[in-house]
Amino acid sequence: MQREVDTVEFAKAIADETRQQIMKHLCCVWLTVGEVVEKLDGRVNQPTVSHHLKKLEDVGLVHVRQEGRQRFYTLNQRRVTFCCGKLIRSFAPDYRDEYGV
Amino acid sequence: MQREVDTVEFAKAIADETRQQIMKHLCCVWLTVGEVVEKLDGRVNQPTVSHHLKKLEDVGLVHVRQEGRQRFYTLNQRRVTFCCGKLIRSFAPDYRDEYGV
DNA sequence: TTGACATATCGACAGCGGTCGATATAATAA
DNA sequence: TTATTATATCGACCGCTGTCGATATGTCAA
Repeated sequence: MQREVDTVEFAKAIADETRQQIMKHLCCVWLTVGEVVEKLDGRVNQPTVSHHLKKLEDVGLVHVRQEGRQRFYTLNQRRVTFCCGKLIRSFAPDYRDEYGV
Repeated sequence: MQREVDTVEFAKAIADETRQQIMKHLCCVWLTVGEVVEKLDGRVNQPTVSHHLKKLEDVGLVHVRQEGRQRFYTLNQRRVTFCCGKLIRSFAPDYRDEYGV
């Protein structure tokens, strides 16, 4: 069962270039915080990445798994579709059937 | 043909409570700026509403039509679905077929 | 042309949020 | 225990943006 979605919170969560890059890197793969930092290639440092991951986690956009002293993150694709579905239901009702949301 | 979509810009555009309220009011109906102000019931004033409408217009989320000295706005539902489609393609590829985006 | 009305633009202010360096916390290894 | 590694948290800074009042622009009527 999905937690209730606030479309404003969802939009705020993804309304940042760095966070969307992180989401791309976490799509279909589990990465540690350190690996995400590497992927971003020096654009931001570790505390900043942790900060962004927390924001994504707060709105349920990532899954987290602890293993030893590392934390693995991956994108919650289901939640993305769920939130996008709510956006379409809210702001594109004429297209609702077309997308089955 | 749709203008190219930057998912970050789209997210920023809808990442505001007031703007989402405006979008709701403009869904399936044409309203003047003054009517939008009324719908928001004193929460914000006319210049602020104009400011938000411009932001929405800049990313193609509203259609505008001038008539006399009034400007009518309505939500561009097609663009909403288009942007949400791109979000799903980018961040939920495993669900892409399911939603036909 | 003048006046009234509808909307857009401007300048200023304040709060939010992205970023950083420094440090705390937590887990493992020696 | 102590040291090391991985991540989270803290405090500060700064740019961005939502909001406002004032004013400009533009359109119509008289």
